[in-house]
This record gives sequence, structure tokens and C-alpha cells, in this order.
Amino acid sequence: MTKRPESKIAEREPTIRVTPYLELPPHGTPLLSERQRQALIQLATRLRLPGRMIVYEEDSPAKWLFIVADGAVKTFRDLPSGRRRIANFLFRGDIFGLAEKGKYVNTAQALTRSSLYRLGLAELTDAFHHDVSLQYIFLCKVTHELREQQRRAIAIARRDAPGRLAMFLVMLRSHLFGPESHQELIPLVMSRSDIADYLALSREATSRASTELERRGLVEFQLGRMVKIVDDGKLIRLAAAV
Amino acid sequence: MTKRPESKIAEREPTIRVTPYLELPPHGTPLLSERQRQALIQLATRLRLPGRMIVYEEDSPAKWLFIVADGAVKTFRDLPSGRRRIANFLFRGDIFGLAEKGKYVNTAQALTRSSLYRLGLAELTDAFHHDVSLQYIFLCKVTHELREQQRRAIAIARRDAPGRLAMFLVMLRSHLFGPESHQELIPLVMSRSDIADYLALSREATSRASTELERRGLVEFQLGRMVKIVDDGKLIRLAAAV
DNA sequence: CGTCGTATTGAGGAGGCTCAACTAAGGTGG
DNA sequence: CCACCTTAGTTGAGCCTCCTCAATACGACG
Repeated sequence: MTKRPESKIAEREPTIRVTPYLELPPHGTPLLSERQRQALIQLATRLRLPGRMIVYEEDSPAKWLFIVADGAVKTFRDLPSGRRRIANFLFRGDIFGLAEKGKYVNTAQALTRSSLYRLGLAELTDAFHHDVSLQYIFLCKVTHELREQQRRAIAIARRDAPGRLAMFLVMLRSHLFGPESHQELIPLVMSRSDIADYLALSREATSRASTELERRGLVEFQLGRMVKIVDDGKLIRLAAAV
Repeated sequence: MTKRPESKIAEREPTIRVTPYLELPPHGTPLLSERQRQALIQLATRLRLPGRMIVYEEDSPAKWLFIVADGAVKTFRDLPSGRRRIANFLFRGDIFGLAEKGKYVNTAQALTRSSLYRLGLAELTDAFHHDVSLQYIFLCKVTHELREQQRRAIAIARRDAPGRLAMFLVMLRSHLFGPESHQELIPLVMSRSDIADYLALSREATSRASTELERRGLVEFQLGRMVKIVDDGKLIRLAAAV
């Protein structure tokens, strides 16, 4: 979780949100220092994308790594069966574009109008060898992503669609506003289909789960793709009742 | 994937198996150099554990990180419902013990008699700041784990138990013998229950899936927990038919 | 040879998937 | 301004697969 003052946001980009693996990191909180931010800006190209634009495609040669400055991005793979599995939703301070042997493993697509920093992988790797703590931040970030994927696997493994959806909402909130947040209004920047593909449910099941959560009085899906959390305690209990 | 000569194994430990994210890493293949291995050995304590021994427990303070030198380890979480979700199976060259804010997120338990290198997290972090490419190896390793978790999520999301099991077997083989391996005999060091907990299936469904794969002539489950792959092509096709 | 934990097999029930129809919202062009 | 079309979302009916509970078989080990 990152505290981010509302002022001077532009001057504080790019940001990388991390959770350290140590309680008190001996080398300081793994946040980008002013110098590192400058270094990244030197390496980076700033991109502004409209919604729905493809950032890169699965299996294409991976030359770049991306940091989300603003907006939202999804990464996914289309499976032979025609199903789509969303790997992750990415927001401000998230990184994506991690490759495997020089190829991207997913396709990345902007969900909304987004602003990204694009970094050459080779140059970044090079920078890692000059600035240790920069690499340390990326290490923490990837480790954090790894834990999130584990949590998601637990969510997907559930049998009940409402429970999965509850976990998704709780995870989305903590992703957006920090793990301790009890924010009442969550912007749903993705479509129901996207949520379905993320949770490995059918569109219909996702829809039914939404109405079920509303019926039980846990949340309200409002116009303009916002979710209002009505009964936070119940929602959290349902999410935890794995 | 790592080529490992059968001779002088002891002199080559610890090993960390990685897949680079670049095709041709500018800073050499991310393998432990002799110097780095010596450095790790300096930091590390070598542990030998009997099967079933708990290495650490969920939520306990995380002081160490572990490298598997030999044997097999599982990491898992027990859920409130009594279900257990296995996060990962770890073998020679794998690392585990990545924590979150100073606490382990999973429990780790030896599956067989195992030999581990135990590294102090603080000291290791310190070493990262002295040896850049050491940290780079860990970054690649964690990135690799992240991709594996994504693949597992895809496996879990499948509806058909035989397909999930097929994916598990293919993933296990490539984890053990490298992604290109067509090894016929795969040792199953874990119990059916473990596989079930990994795939988010019931024990019974896992068992039925096993017999189904045998019936279709894809594999044979032999005595002593070995799987013989009878029809590799069919197995791979089933695994890929997501 | 008996016992315990592991693995298999069977029967019934719950839940999600598929197919299909319907509604709502947004964009386009006349 | 409105008719039209497209896309997203919801709701319903029947099917399919896995889960649960229970009983049985098997292997390891004392």
C-alpha cells in the first residue's frame, strides 16, 4: 500500500506500489526515490492510450515493460476453446509486460483511456545492474503479484459464484485503495464479461451472482459501473468463508 | 530449465532454476556463478528434514528464505472451511518462503526427506545490495513462479477433472525435467490428496480422473507412486484443450 | 496378521454451464 | 428527432459435472 498525496501527482510519477516482504526493510521502504524516478523517466517513453487499445499481444517479441501511470489495463490469454482467461487487472502503480524467453505470455489491453510508462527491457535490466535498490523494488513488486495470483487461485477454486464475486470485490478494493481500506464506493472499470473471465465463471453466472449479492443486501451495483458496499462486514465474511 | 550433470552435484549446490525473461540476457544467463554460490553458502545453513516435517507455519514471523537442494516440499494454506489449498510443489532449485510484511503467507511442509538451504531474509536482502546479479537471479525466479501460478489458475479454472489432471501432469513434468522434456516416467512424490488440494478437486474426483486417464490410455499409475506416460501426444492435447 | 491411513468406487444432490430469449443502453445515420 | 442496430446485461430451463456421504479395497508397517 502506498500513501499518495493528492497534490503534485504528476511530479511523482512513475509510481510503483509494493508490499515489502520484510516488516522493516533494512534498506528503507521500497519506494522509488527521487533519483530512481528520474532514472526511470530517462529510460521511459510516456504513452497515452484510448480505451480498448491493445498494448501488446501474446507471443509477440517482448521488448518493453510497462508501468501504469493512470487508467486501467487488463492482461489476458485467449484459450483454444474460445474462452478467455484474464490474468490480471492493472492500475496506477502496477507493472506489466513480464515476459518469458523474450515473448509476452499474455495480451495486454487498455480498459480505459490510460497513461503508461514504457521501458525497454534490456535498458531496464541494465539499470538494475547500476542501481541495486531499483531492482529491489521490482523484486518486491513481482513478489507481491505472485501472492495476489495465489489469492486469486483460491478465489477461483471456490464453488459458489457469489463467494467468488465477493472475493473479487474485496480484492479489487484492497488493490485500489490498500489492504486496510473500507472504501464504500468501488469503481468497476471492467465489464461483467471481464469479471467473468477473471473469475472463470460464465457471464450468466456472474450476473446471477451480482443480483444475489444485491438481494442479500451486501452491495448495490449502481449506474456508471460503480459498486456500493452496503454491508462491509457481511461481504468480508462471505469473502473469507472459503 | 537447468542442465545438471549427474556428477559433482554436491559441489554445485545450491542451484536456482530459472527462466529468463529476456531471450538473450545481456548480463549472462541468470545462473548462479561460482562466487555467488559460495556467497550463498556463507549465508546459508544446510538443513536436512525428514518427510512430513513442517518447515514453517502460516502467519509466523518470516526470518528465512529456503532453497531446495534435494527432495520435495509443499506450501499450502488451510482455509476456514477445513479445505486445504496447496500453493505449490517445490523441488531441487526452487525457492520458497517469500513473505508479506514479515509473515509467511503459507505453511511449508516437506513431502519427502529433503535437504534445504536456509538463508536469513535480512542477510539475503543485504547481499542483494552487494551483488546485483544475485538479486537478478531471484527476480527471474520469482517472475517464473508468477507465470507458473498463472498457468495453474488456468488449470484450476477448467471444468473437467481429467483435463485438470492432465495439465497437472504436464506441468509437473516440465517443472521437474524442463519444458521440452518428454520423459516417460514421472515420480509422484505427493499423495492424491495433495494433488486434489492443488487442483481444487475432491479426493474422489482426482481418483476418478486418474482412472479415466488410464482408461483412455493416456497414462498408467504404477506402484511406488510413478506415472508412466503412455500416449504423450494425447496427454498434451488434452492438457492444451482448455 | 491386524490396523491405520490412502485410494477407489457408487449413489444422490447441488451448482454452474449452455442455449435461448429478452431488456437496456449507446451509437449511427437518415 | 427518431428509427435502427449493436453491444452489454439479465433472466429462465435443462443438462452436465463435480461434491458429499458412505462403503469398500489396498498397502505399509508394526
